[in-house]
Amino acid sequence: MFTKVQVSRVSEEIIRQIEQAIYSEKLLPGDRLAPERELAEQFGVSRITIRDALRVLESNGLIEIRVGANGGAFVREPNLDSLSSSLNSMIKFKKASLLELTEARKVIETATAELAADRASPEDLELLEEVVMAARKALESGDLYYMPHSVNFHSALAKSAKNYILELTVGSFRTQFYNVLEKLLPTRDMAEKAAEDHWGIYEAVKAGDGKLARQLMEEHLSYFENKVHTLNGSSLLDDE
Amino acid sequence: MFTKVQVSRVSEEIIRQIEQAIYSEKLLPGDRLAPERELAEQFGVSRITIRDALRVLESNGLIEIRVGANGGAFVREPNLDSLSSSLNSMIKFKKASLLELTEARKVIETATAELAADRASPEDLELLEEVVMAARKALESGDLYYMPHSVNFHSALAKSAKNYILELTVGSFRTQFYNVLEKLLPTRDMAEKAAEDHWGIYEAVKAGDGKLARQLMEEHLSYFENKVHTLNGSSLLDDE
DNA sequence: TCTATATAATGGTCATACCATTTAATCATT
DNA sequence: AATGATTAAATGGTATGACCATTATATAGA
Repeated sequence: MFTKVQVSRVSEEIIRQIEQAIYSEKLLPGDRLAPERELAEQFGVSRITIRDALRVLESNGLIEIRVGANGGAFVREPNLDSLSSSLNSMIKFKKASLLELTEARKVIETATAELAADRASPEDLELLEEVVMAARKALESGDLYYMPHSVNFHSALAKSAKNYILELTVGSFRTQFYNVLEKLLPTRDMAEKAAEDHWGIYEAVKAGDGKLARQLMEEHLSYFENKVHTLNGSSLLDDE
Repeated sequence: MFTKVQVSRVSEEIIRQIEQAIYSEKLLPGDRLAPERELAEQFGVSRITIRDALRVLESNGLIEIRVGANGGAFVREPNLDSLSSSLNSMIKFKKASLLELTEARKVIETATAELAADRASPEDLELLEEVVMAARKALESGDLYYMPHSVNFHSALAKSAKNYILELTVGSFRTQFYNVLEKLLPTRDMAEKAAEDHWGIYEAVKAGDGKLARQLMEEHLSYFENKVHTLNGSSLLDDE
């Protein structure tokens, strides 16, 4: 019936105003806010209150604080930090398993693969090809550290699907996933298998064959799902 | 080669310790941390530093701070707040559209519907039936405010799919979605259509027919997607 | 020209004080 | 005895002022 009336903290109003300035692009990424002492004066509050606000904005990934001369609070590029860290937090809190994460990834990435086949622009395809080729070349020259190439491929694919929300979501899933998987050095086989899969998916996307792209992605991720399965992965997320 | 060594802030170490205590369940939801002044003494730092840490933990949804006698920092139940707020933030930051959100929902919820058909326990089915029945009854008695029932249904369904990560994700999508949709009072037709759809999905899940559940969910969400489409919804998310 | 040093800007932390809010206990009134 | 008002105590919120630590830049010296 009635909505709660509550603005007990001055710092909240300051957070609101700075957020607003960022969202409305009055403050752009890279811009520097005034030093704390000046902000305090401008807002007519103490430095403490300003610092409270900056702390929250920093924790939400909106600004970055640097110390020293010419330091201060800088508006960040849009980033996944807060999204992945809150996902990470939820996972630890409720002890979700790596298997759930893999399954979730499969759900979203099979969909993005299909969408990408419909929507990828010529530039997207170009980027995808570049990524896939680079990965191949690296493999041939004996580089076994395949993970960055994998990240690149899946990111480029998500981007091609033209749905920023799915891109964000799967991006933060993937971050979690790799954090864990980093402990399992990829063997040559795994890397080669991944490179082949990626190539196939790329070709399906290029051909505009959504169903095939979906199916290949499904197989690709299932392969790694099985790898995870053999590790009985449920406790892998409780690292530290 | 070497990993960055960096703990320039004392408050970060305090955050780490308190997080750790929560994740390891040494601190349980509802527990109260010592008053700021005592924590300061225990950690051997000033109150400011403690407050910095508490500010961040609060912003991450791990604790809740209440003022007054018997106030203090209380460990919260696991919650979606930080996840949805960072999603919300990203959406505003990059101005993602409501259509993207709807599409993302469709991707995940069609999958959860299918999974639910495989995995729903008898208790899950009972809850689903209860929810669907309650919604019907409310409609018959002329209650047009259908949204809470819809939330209940989709939540119960997500829970039945036994993948906490998907449940979280779609939960925070839905929050966003309803925030926007609340401005469009649901007409009688929309409510009745939704109630029928939900019933059908429930029956498919109960019958264990995953493909059917997926298809019905697809149709259900597409219907609302079209409604959104007619509103040319792209700017609806820039509310405040 | 290059390197070391001093200087200034700026966030991080501290100590102390007081205010505002909330709970609980006490007291007064009926 | 019950209820309402008053007071007291606990606790977070904010303010001041100070000093420390880090960093970039300017200055001085080799």
